[in-house]
Amino acid sequence: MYSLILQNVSRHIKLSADEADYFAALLQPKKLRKKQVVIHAGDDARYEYFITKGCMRQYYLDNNGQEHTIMFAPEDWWIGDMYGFVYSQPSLTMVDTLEDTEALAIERCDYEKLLTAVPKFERFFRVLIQRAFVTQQRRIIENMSLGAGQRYINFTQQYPELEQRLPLRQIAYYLGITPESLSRIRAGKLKKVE
Amino acid sequence: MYSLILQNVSRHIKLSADEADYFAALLQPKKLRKKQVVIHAGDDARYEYFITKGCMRQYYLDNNGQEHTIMFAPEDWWIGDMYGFVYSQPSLTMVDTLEDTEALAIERCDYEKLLTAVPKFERFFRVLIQRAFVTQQRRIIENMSLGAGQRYINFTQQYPELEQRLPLRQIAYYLGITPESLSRIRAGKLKKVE
DNA sequence: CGTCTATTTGAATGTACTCAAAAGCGGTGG
DNA sequence: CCACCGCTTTTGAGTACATTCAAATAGACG
Repeated sequence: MYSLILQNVSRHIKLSADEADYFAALLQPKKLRKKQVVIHAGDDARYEYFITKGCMRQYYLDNNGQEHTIMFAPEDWWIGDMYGFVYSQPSLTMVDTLEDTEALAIERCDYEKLLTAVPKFERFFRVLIQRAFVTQQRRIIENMSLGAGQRYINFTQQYPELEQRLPLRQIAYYLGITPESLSRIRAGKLKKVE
Repeated sequence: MYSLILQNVSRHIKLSADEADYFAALLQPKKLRKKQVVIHAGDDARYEYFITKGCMRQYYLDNNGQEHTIMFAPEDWWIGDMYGFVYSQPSLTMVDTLEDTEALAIERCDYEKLLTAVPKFERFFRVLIQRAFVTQQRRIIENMSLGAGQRYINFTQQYPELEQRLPLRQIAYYLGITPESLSRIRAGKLKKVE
């Protein structure tokens, strides 16, 4: 149950057995069905989720009812509404499951306790967020400098497993295009412009 | 010289006089002329910069020679190529000045020393990057869900000072549109679509 | 002033979107 | 095992937002 996350943590910081136990005790195992919404826009997003099985996504629902996927989280990733979690504000985005999923949830107050009790976790989360920041930045660059076709190709190369695993419509929402456009791109009916 | 950054740090963590001195000693003051490039794509981006006066920007130069601005950094902000800095890889982006600028630079090895010597800084940078992450995420959402006109309006509301201070072409590069399009938007000749 | 750069304007073009409908796929129940 | 239902993907036609390229105008700086 906890082996995946402890292994993940140990890649960055070394924990004593006591510290590992303390950490694990703060994690709440959750079993979720496919399509289950765990954070609704407007909710207090008190939890961040570490996925041990399945896949979740964070998305924004715009005024036209369209979904825009911010990130996918398969096994070994964290997900949540960072804005709401960090600022204790109502969430702006939604988080749901794309498959039956098992996750370990940490509550905001426990996260804060953890950082105080075991300051090594400051480093762990700093490194984690730094990496996520860099990944996001590259996405912004790609969105601005590449056409939809090239973005799709890059996606398939960067996340070949997700390409197989997820419905195409979800990938379209991530790429910032409509499912119709992605379909045409795949059929080679839209030029794959550099 | 150091008062701005120490004040900034003190909003998140409390430093002893010794710690503050140690920190300040690792910062290298830089005086930069307008349009000076401090990080070139391909460089080892060994420094992160804290701006005390003036304004810098990070941008990506694509294969067509077009500039895409990733972020602006006026006074009291950090900037650099986080990817290159964190991973010790050649930078993918460029950083230059938009005005005559004064900055405090920290070198990668000193950053690492600092985190080891004064672990409180792990917390400081975690919080900093968390906030930057959230800001970036909101930008991704806006880019996907709003038209160029509305993104421009939001920019003027969120950064009224930058709107005044920067050339319009720079704002266009940040919004992900051409200067021509921004000009038309401002003239009301492109619909400001929701 | 004169030069260089930034901004504006115009005309034609293109990428991706919208709306609508058809086809494909998967699961469920008869 | 096949038929039907619901959901995803594909296809088509027309449209819209923003781009490109070119030229004119305006602003800033020496």
